[in-house]
Amino acid sequence: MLVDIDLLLSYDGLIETFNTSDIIFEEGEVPKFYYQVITGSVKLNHITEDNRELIQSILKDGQSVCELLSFIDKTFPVNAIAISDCTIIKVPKDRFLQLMDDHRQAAKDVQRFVAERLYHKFIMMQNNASKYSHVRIEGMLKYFKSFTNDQSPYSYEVPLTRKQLASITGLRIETVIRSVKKMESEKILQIKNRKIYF
DNA sequence: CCATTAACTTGAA
DNA sequence: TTCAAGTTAATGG
Repeated sequence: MLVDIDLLLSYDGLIETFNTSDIIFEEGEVPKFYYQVITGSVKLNHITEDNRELIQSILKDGQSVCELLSFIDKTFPVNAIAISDCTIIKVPKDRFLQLMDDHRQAAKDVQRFVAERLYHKFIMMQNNASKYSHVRIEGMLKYFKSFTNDQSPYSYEVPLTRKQLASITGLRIETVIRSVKKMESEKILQIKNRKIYF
């Protein structure tokens, strides 16, 4: 957990549950809370002019969702949508800021998490600027795998559908399918029952 | 269980 | 990359 749940609760935290595909907040809304995932996963997305989905990131157990907006007064730049059943705790912005003032360690943890996300944003940007689809895909797989302990080859079952992978890398779904197959033949990853192991 | 939808796959421009 | 079409998996009754 990024910030301890009991601590969040003691600052007026509210626990809410969502079902798959429920909207947690929408692009353009004014943020009023700090959000942290307790269980489940959440995607942050944006729909482009030509009606395609761009997934900005996926957050799971213990991570905060768009926490940066607790620190500035801007509207949400993305939608947050549950991609599994999940429980989320939210804390009013002003109470959260008070918590940050009162608890040095929690503030450090959040600061670190923000920094980490920003760092990965740089890397993902650079990957996704590549004209080679396999570079984009492998970059994304590395990013997701980096959060797990077991770093041995093929040990990571990729929790993304081909469609989601396409929406994150900005590639077409057919391109993802063909590229992933090529990567399998090059032993970069394995496929079992349609699932990708990296 | 069946019907419907979403995801995946392939072949062909 | 797009389109069309077919297969398979997941979801909702």
